[in-house]
Amino acid sequence: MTSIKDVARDVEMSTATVSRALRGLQGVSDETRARVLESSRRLGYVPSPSAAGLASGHTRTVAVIVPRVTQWFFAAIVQGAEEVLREHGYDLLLYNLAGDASARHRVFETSLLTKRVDAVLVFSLKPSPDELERLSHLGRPVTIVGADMPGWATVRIDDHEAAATATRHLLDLGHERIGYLGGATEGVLDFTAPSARLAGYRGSLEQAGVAQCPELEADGEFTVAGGLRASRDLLARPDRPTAIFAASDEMAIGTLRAARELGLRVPEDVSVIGIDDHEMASYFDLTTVSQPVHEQGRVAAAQVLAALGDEDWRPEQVILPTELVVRRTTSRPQART
Amino acid sequence: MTSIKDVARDVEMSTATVSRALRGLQGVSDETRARVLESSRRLGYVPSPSAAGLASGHTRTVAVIVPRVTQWFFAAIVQGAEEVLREHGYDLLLYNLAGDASARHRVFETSLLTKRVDAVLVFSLKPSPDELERLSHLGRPVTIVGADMPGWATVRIDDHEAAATATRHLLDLGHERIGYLGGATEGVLDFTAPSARLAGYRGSLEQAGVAQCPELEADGEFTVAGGLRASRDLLARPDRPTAIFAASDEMAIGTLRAARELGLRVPEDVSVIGIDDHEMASYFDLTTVSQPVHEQGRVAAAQVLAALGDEDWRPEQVILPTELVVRRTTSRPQART
DNA sequence: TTGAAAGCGCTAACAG
DNA sequence: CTGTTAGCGCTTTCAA
Repeated sequence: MTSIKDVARDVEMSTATVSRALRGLQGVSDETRARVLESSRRLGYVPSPSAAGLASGHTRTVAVIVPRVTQWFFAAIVQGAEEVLREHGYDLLLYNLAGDASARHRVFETSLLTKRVDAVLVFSLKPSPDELERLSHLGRPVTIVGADMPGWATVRIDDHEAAATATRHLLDLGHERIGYLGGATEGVLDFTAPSARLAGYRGSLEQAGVAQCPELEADGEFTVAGGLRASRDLLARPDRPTAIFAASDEMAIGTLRAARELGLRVPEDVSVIGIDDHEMASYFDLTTVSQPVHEQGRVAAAQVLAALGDEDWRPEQVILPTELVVRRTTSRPQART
Repeated sequence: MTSIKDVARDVEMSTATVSRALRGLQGVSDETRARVLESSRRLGYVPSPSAAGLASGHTRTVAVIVPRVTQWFFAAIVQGAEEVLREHGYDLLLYNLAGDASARHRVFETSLLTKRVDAVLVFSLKPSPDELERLSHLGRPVTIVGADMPGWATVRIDDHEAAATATRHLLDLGHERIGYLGGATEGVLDFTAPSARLAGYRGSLEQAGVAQCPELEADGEFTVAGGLRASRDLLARPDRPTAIFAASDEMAIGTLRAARELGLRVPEDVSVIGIDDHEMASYFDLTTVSQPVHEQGRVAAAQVLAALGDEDWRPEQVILPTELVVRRTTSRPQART
């Protein structure tokens, strides 16, 4: 394995100069730099990240902690982040919790990240006070995506407003019995979105003077299967809702499925709206409130990179816009036959 | 930042002993180990991976190269691999090519991986001869998932057989005009599956004595959008096929959509079958040939870990089983009205 | 613009 | 069972 010494010997210079030349530092003559570059290419020299990291204190690696890569939403954020990181020569260390509490514990509590990464990106997880404590002890830039955490650098949408938009869309169409599919507001994979969306839903009903029915709020676990399960119950009720607002497109897709199983037509018998604009949403003709998923990953990555390059960088809270996308799963309620 | 020296000083032992105790090596008295453990916990000591890597030559990190994490199929493989790696204390470095040729070039050609990882997992990409050359120069275990690469450690399904199973299912139902949706058999995101599946399709037709129609073979790019596009053409033909076999579920989902747009009923007017058993497949009632996606990731990770622990480990070719899953998008062809 | 020297924090022989 | 001694391959002062 060829090392920096081999290159130094080859160009008859010190390793210090070779190092400087290779990293593009100034104070190296053009001629020397050219010779170093040529030599290291010829010798097939590749610097050792371990050695560089040990000596410099930077690993040029960023940790990305994500609830579950198999969900399109999270994967899309990761992809956005990966692009930006790669463009800047940073590597991405993926920690996929996959609903495993012990995995979560290991990543956060055992300080797995210490001395290992230059920055941390936390996606769609609401760190516990304890975990936040650990994160801040890292002394490294941290950006949290999808959660509202005052004092921390965050990137998210206005979840309350997104939910309100969806609910208002249904209200405007004339619906009054509107079911809600959300998820646990506490737990291993918690983030602040579920509670904010629930509040947005309730708030809109209230503002419209529509009675709130606790029995129309169900837990869809933010998955297709969960949405299917919860919708079956909701739609099998004698006083079933004329519309369902699912706080995520995956749950909405579950709802579409439940409706079909029960022989209900969408949107004639029941309107369905989601949030996200999932990649599959258009194939289901799903009306939804879109959010810039990929972009959130990009912005988050850009944020920690900026922090890395700027001593007195202050945490920023970035809120990205959402937009109502009307497709064909929502319409005016039909008179019940 | 507390280092191993601090712990050594605290327990009044050498750093070597502390290192041994912490790594669980034998030849350390129980009492010493206990004291070291207690001390490092109390002092909040966390070893530096850079230093350990530099000294030992192992980074306890594995690179995972994937075409596109946002596709469920790839994300599921990654998740499988991540689980196994994490269980063994390895970190996962994610390289998401996302159709970007320059990204691919950088990862493979510029020896990004050298000195950075202990092993490499390549998912659903067929490395070029040049890339294989680089990979073997790494001198590290490499496992390739989803491609048939003699001489290399691989994990995959029998793509030819999976395609044949799907085609035979349609033939058995009585279909004779069977469209095929595949993808480029060369290109940035190539792997060997597309050609093997196409061959499986053609072979089955031939064996059944059914005429092959080149005009019924289309490129669906292995995506929903591509499948939709290609199916629109196929299904708009006056002599449209009575069934379509899509070489991936995502393309099959695109086909379902195209059928709906054209006012064709599935399966009455056109039968549709895919391959994968995508997480969404059951919600579309899609008949498919399932493959153990998650498991392929697990096996691949287990394979490189085994290689890492065994000097004279030989590359193995693992082939995982597939199974026909009949749902409701396939049936006997109807007499054309 | 370049070099010498001193680590970074750990592991790996080799002794004892 | 434990310690000593060398590094691993870079980066970073400090000089020149």
